[in-house]
Amino acid sequence: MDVRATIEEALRDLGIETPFVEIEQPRVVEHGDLATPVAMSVARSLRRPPRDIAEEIAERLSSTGLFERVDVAGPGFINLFLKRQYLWNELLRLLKDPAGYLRKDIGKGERVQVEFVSANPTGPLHLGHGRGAAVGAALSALLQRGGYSVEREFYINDAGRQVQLLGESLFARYCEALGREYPIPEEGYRGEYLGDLARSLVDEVSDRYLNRPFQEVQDFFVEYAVQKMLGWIKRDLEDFGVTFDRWQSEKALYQDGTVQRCHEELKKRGFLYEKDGALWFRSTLFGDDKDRVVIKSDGTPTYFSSDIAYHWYKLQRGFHRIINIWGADHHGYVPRIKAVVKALGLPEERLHILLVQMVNLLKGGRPVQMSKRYGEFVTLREVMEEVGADTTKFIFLTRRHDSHLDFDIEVAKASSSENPVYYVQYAHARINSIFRKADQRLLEDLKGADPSLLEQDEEIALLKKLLLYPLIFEGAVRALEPHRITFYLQELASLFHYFYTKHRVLTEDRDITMARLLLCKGVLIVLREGFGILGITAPEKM
RNA sequence: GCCCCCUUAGCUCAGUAGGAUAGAGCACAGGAUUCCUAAUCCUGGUGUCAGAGGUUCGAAUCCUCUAGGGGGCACCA
Repeated sequence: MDVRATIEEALRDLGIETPFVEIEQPRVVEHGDLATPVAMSVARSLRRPPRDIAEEIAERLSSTGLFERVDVAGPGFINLFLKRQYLWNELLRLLKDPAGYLRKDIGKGERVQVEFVSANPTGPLHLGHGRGAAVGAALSALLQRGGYSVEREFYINDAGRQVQLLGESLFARYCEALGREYPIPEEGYRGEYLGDLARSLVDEVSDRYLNRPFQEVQDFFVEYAVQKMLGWIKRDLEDFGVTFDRWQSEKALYQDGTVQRCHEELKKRGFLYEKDGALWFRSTLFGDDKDRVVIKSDGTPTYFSSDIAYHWYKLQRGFHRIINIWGADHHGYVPRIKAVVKALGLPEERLHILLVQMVNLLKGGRPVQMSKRYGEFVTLREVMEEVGADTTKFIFLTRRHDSHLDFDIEVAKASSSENPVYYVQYAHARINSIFRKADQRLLEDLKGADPSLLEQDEEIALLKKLLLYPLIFEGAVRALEPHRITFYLQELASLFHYFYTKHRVLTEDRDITMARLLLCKGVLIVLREGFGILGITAPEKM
């Protein structure tokens, strides 16, 4: 029986309407296992004293049989003390059907697309991309468990000026490798990785492209460079443990006419106009602070041009919601994309843009200067190899996505043995160790265990935390905040470690042993569920 | 100049949809293991929630202003 559902039912019976019943975990034990301020929030609209309402709700809740005690306290809090029998029953429910207990069909199969990373294929991924990758993957996993049908997509910016510059930069390096002078373009890419790539290109094609003007060979160089970069990006992400369902090419949106069709749609709606030889989108009608150019006066499209089409296309594909995870340096872009959605006659709630804040890379307290242009930056791969993928992800997922983040490589490495991620994983390893040592016949016979033997304070505390998972989970899904799972897992691990040092699981007493194995099994299941969301491994030994 | 984000313990960060006495990790000091993994546990304490007003029964949370930090302001991507 779900506590929230119980309260909602009680409210319905009393004819009280409220959009949301807040349930919190009180800090003080005297305030119960759970508490709700709902009486106070409805007091104003009901024009009644909150305590009166609270009393009424409390009385109704007392009769449900879930609670040992229901108190009304302070200005109108309702404090709930759960019956032990309820806790024990819940543990059995969890073990009987873990997925049913831990996941909830909030989305009802609604289709959601999460687009993330989408790094330009002009170089290796850096640490900021890693943060986007960790957050996007965790959010996707979270929503999936929340009953949404999720598709993960990477948008490839393989059209436009940046990849042109990339191609020409590679050409320059190629010439350099063969002794011909050709300058790297002013705003080109100077990273050493292109030098390496050029040398391997020489091995492949020798001097076939050497004595020709760049214009003639540019298609080859752009294509070659983009494919190689994309290959690196895919490999980096794969090694980081992040996968995508779909890779959407920008170039393809031009080639298959999507961009064209979208422009026609906007034109039909009257939101495009010509001025100074360029084609403009009237985004100011929808809250942007100026209109934006779609086709430049020289006839070439802006980046925005395909981006409009991309968002249109995404929504056309039948997603009820699309979520973009962007670096915070793109925040200025938000109003114009929202304008696009509105202009196309779609409700803006269908587009969520999550801004992931910048990552400050430090080394022993000192900032590491990064410049993409000169190719001086620390790559995700370097960090992954030095610090480890699990640790890196965990650090990213113990912060809100919109908080600035200091990532100190030295700290992440140095503290690796007492790193929070190991703390949580260690709980998992310990339980596995117990299971290895345990009499296998007991493990197979856990259905016969009696959870009501779990009466020690540490057992009850652990049990309560365990059963809190669905509440945390729902909150995380609603708020699109996977980091809540991370914090919860640390708290759960902490209570487990405390329990572990206080009590032996494997004892002489067969019944106690089985009850405790049952509890451990529950913790194991919840830890794994959480690890699955965060995308970290669940080691059986450490 | 305009816009967005951030400011909570020495450091890094949480603080759940406005709720009760603001939390964790790290760092520092001391202690715990005959027995399932000591990557563990226990005990120590600190806050002008950047500042000032306002809304509210109630504000770290909402509004306004100020200060500091970061980011963005193109017919660039």
